[in-house]
Order: sequence, then C-alpha cells, then structure tokens
Amino acid sequence: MNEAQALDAFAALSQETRLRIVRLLVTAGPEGLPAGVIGEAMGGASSSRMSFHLGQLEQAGLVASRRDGRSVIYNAAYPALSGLIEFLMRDCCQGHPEVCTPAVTALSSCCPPTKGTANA
Amino acid sequence: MNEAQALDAFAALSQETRLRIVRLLVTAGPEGLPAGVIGEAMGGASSSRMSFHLGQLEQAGLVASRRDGRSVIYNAAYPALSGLIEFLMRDCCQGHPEVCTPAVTALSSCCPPTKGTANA
DNA sequence: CCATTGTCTCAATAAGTCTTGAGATATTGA
DNA sequence: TCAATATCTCAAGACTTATTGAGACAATGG
Repeated sequence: MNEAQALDAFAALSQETRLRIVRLLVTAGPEGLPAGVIGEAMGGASSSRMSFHLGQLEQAGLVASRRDGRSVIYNAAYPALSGLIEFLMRDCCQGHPEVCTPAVTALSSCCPPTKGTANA
Repeated sequence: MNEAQALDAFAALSQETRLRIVRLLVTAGPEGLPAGVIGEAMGGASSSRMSFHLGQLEQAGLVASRRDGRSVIYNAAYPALSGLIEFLMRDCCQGHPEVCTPAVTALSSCCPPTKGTANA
C-alpha cells in the first residue's frame, strides 16, 4: 500500500453508498454478493449507479468481482482493507504510538495478533 | 466515530495535500506546526490553498488549531485518527477477524495493546 | 432462436471540489 | 500609529464526481 493507493482507497470510501457497500461485503464474507442483491440493500439503487460505484471500488482495489452465470459476484478484498489499516497505523506510529495504541488495544481482543508474523 | 464522521474523515484524507499534511502533523507530535511551516513542507503552497486544506482537515476533526502570536499552530487530532482506525477495524471484525488480524499483528509490536482498556 | 434476466456502457446534466488571486483581519515591533 | 508578518476570506474558473435514462451485451431457459 503506497500513497497513491491509499488516496484511491480513501476516495472510494468517502462516498456514502460505497462505504456502505464495503461494509456490507465485509460482513457478507469471502463468498461475496451479486450486484443486484447489493443494489437492493442500498435501497433499490439503479443498475447503472451500482455499476458505477462497484467499478470505483474495484478500481480502488477494495473489492473484487467474478461472473457466476448471469450474475456478477462482488466480494471484499480483505488484504487491501488490511493494507489500508496498516498504512494508516504505520503513519500513526512514526514516533507516536499513543495514536494507534488505543485502536490496537480496543481490537486485539476481537482480532488477536498472531505471534511471529509481524513485519510493519 | 459514526458513519458521517468517517465519511468526512475519508473525504479529507482522499486529497494528496491533506493526506501529506496529516502525516506531517502526526510525525510532528502533539505540539504541532505553524501553518506557514506546513505550507513550506508542501512545496510552498499558497496561503489561501493551505488555509483551505487545513480548514477542511479541521472541520473533519482530524487536526486542531490554536493561535500563538502571529502564527496559527496546527496539530494532529490523535483521538480522531485512532477513532477512524477503530471504525474501520470494527467493520472489518464483523464476523471476519481475518481482515484486521494481519494489521493488528503487524503493529502490535510497535504499538502494544495495554491490558484492561479494550472496549471496541 | 427468442424472450428474459442481470449487469454494464455511454452521454448528458447536476453537483461538488480545488486552485488562484485580490484583499481583509489579527498580531507584533519600531 | 505605521509597517511588516502570518493567516484567513471570498469569488471566479477549471476540473472532477455522481446520478439518470436509454440502450448494449452476456447468459440462461423454453
């Protein structure tokens, strides 16, 4: 994750519909959801609108897609999301662990670190 | 940190100059830096341009300002940054710790969690 | 092969954002 | 008080982004 990629990701996440799509897909799991189902979850958004936002998210690398019959299935790109978090926290840690320690503390109970894999 | 605040924060961070300002202020520490110094660090940006971007960041809650003599000193709003990270990770953790575990793992060595304070 | 379903593409319009330059405001020192 | 310094405000223009509607493309079932 470099600056340009982070900028794209932040831009993608700064739009209400797209932020909701990402949250929906993250909770939907690795199998993902078809575009139509996502559109209905967004309050019946038009297909062109969904296509636009899903395309933006895919270009930003935050979601991936595959065709399954007539449907196109979208799923969250977990490594990209993790990478964005790492990018943010890496910045925060530049001499000032007090920034991200609260976040790490709050979440280490739900997402405990695994030993021997750290290399930020 | 709610959705609206996260959207504002992501929008603020999706602009190159502003992302760099935040990174600069995070590394600058709690004392912060005067607007003029930040502007020079941004390659000699005009004062109105700096004022615009710093205002955006302040409105998004990512930085705070105080006047000191003729200068206005800006500093990173560490709790807001931490809150944004928590917001992202909270989403990621909804049934899928594999998303944020890598980030937590990578950073827990630099920003170790403190026991008994977790409440995400 | 045709109709149907699901999604994408394209062009037009509306809405929002960034930069610039001129000038206003606040603070300090002479 | 005057000049200098540091920053902010405002309006104009260029640029980018979001939405809409019409229609195209792909896949399936009859």
